[in-house]
Amino acid sequence: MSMELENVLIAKQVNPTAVRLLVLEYLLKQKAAISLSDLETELHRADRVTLYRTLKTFEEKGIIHTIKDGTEVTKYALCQDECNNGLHSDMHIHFYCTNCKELYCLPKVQIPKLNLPDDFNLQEMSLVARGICKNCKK
Amino acid sequence: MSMELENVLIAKQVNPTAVRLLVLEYLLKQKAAISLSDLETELHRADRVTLYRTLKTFEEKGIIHTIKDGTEVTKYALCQDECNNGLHSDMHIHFYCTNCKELYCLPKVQIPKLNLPDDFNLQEMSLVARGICKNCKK
DNA sequence: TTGGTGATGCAACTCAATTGCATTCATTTT
DNA sequence: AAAATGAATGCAATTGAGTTGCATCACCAA
Ligand SMILES: [Mn+2]
Ligand SMILES: [Mn+2]
Ligand SMILES: [Zn+2]
Ligand SMILES: [Zn+2]
Repeated sequence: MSMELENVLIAKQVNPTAVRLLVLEYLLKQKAAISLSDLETELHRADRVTLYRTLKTFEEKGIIHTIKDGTEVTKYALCQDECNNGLHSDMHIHFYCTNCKELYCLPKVQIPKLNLPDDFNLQEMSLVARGICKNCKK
Repeated sequence: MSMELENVLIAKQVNPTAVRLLVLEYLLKQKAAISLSDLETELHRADRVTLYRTLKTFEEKGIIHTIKDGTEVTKYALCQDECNNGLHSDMHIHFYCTNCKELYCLPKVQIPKLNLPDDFNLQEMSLVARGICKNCKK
């Protein structure tokens, strides 16, 4: 449990408990978004509900964001920019690989403009691209 | 149960039973996508599972498409173009109104181009816009 | 040391989606 | 007309993710 990790949580106004540090550490290692089940498998010592509430807290405090990718399970990934207290400013698209079933955040891909009819008031959008990821393509 | 409806089903190779005709009739009346619960409420005589399987059949035969809009329930709407046997060619975006909670198909809105890195092989994308619909805006 | 607050664990519940199986219905075959 | 066949339907039950309630535990302050 490094000091680094603790400071991340403290900066986000989250009490750095043992479970939370482990969850954060795991999240930092990931290249793709994770599910609650993933977390459960990794941290088998902690209770499922505790992990669930940890994710909820992280999300509320702007540490992670949730992604509904069209599969049956919700995914979670670390936020890129500065998100705080439920205000998520890290809008970006996601890529779901139909081969390895992994979901990747693509913060560098420009979010496309939408030409909606004038009578629709756009507030936000979620874009999930599907296909083959770079790892599976080779 | 008009002849028209029957022919729609027959053209899609679906046996035009009473329940199926009622489901199709209901779908045709809708301006927004529906859920299984909606259908259950409307056709209270038919069993939930029958309605569920009807939707599945319709989807397989290219009569409707399913939409996961990020809410907890799956939505269904009639296909626009010619879709057949699970091959859905009616790619379009969807608009979820945060006020009336309705989900609208927007087949006329151009699907934006994505500038993915070369090492990602894009096959399809799902885009759900969220905001206020034209009915709620007035 | 004690009191209080937040974190955790365990049990139970909700709800959409799904499956198994028996029954009914429609159509064809004998 | 009766029997057989396969599809469609209804009912019961299960799955699995997500969620809530409540008791207990850990930690810090008074
Ligand atoms: Mn992301
Ligand atoms: Mn649609
Ligand atoms: Zn992949
Ligand atoms: Zn609306």
